[in-house]
Amino acid sequence: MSEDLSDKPTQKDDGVGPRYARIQRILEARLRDGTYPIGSLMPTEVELSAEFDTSRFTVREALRNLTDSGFVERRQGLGTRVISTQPQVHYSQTFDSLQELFQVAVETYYVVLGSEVIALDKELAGVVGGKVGEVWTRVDGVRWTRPGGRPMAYIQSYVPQAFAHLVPQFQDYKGPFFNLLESNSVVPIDECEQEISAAPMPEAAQRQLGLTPGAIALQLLRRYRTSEGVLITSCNWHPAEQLSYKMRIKRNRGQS
Amino acid sequence: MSEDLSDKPTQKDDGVGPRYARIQRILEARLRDGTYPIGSLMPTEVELSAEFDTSRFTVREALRNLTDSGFVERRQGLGTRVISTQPQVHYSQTFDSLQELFQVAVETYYVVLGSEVIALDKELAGVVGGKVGEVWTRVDGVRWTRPGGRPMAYIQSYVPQAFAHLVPQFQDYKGPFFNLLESNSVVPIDECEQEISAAPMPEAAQRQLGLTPGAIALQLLRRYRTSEGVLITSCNWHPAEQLSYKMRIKRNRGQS
DNA sequence: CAGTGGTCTAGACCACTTC
DNA sequence: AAGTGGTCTAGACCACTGT
Repeated sequence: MSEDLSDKPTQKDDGVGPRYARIQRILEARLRDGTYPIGSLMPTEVELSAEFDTSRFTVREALRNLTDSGFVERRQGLGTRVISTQPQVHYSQTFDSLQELFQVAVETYYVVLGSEVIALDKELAGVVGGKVGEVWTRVDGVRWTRPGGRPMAYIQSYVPQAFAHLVPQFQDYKGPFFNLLESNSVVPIDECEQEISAAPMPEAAQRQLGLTPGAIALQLLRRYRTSEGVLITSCNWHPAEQLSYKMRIKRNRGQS
Repeated sequence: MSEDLSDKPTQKDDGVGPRYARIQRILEARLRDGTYPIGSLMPTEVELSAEFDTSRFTVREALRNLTDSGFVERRQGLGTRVISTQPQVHYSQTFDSLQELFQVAVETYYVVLGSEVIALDKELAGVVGGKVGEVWTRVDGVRWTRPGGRPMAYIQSYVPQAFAHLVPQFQDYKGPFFNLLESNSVVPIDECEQEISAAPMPEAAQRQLGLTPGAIALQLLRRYRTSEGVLITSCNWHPAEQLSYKMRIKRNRGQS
């Protein structure tokens, strides 16, 4: 039942496709039925080569795919460890760039209202992702659809001291500020945390956006992180009627 | 400057790491500087093997990584086509399951307040993702931390007619309803759309959640889709103070 | 130290695309 | 028919992990 593998490759093995694919399917079946339990080590490449009467190359190709599918992880000198017994279905939302994360900031205009150098207290440190006592600069501003147009959001940006010298460029910078900071940073942004909440519109924002008291805000807090720490944190208050945050999460791969 | 490649492998090529990695870096540099323009075909495996005085295997490993990084696409019989000149950095948020998408619904209790069979008008059709005139069932309910505990959210669920027979099971079902429906569906959920917005708490929700007039809600609208259409749409109103939606978006691969 | 996966060679045949 | 990438062999040495 498992011996036409010694036949010529890619011809009529039993199922279809190349040999590594058939071996992969067999191994996946064993993972599912518990032959290789989670946490255990799978047979070595040499053992599998012998079992399937094939070269290490072919076995490696099958194992590479199992790794990509999240079934196993492999470590030099250690072996192939089973980390999942299911095809590791997972869902993801992807953006080609952080700009896409939020569709604003393109063709919009930013007006600085003021800025202030502050020392982080405990609460603020938690909000911006810094440490208590660090010196940051807070920049207040409003983003408009166009000069003299409709105000879109009230924004407070928190910039660590190392990048405070860029704050004067905020006023004229086209595009999101994390871009400005990232292009002046030696390390790239590798993570963005976002917290979305509903809140009453702060009074200052209310005034600047021309809203009536009691207005509701969709609040977006974002921390852009590099390996060195937070690059910039911004908090946007959008009028609730004007903005909703839409996302689509897709299943990736995997059957069942 | 490019001729210590004929030396022994993985020893001291020039930079660091294995040979395929060095070749990969060289090729990436050429992609960036326009030596291989977008849309063109890169040199063939054999040509690259000759240039770098290495085996096809090693070149293939480099090209495989370029493919994974989104630089090129490869077609048998055709060649290696340049599709991007940038490391195709992209960011993604992933969930291992849709449950993780939202951390609620585990160890919580749901109480049905009532349900109603409705025909979709134009507005409702847009909201739930159905067609005008279709018959759906709307189920109103409240989710509690525990029986008699704290109310967490007011929920309206919209279920298409095909699954209306499952509505009586909502009351006792542990876990999110899309799970219940999916396990009674022949096709799996492959997509979830989510819209997050801020809004005044609806009056009915206000009453059920024991809130004062003027309360603010974080509203989450989710449509779970299969290949056959929407499986279930739910709209949750959470008290603004009780919930914020947090997400973390990570850079995937690629340097610079 | 022995054994693992990681890298690599120098061949080979096949499936596919283009001419 | 010629040339491409896809698959595969049977070797080899290396880097890393455990003992």
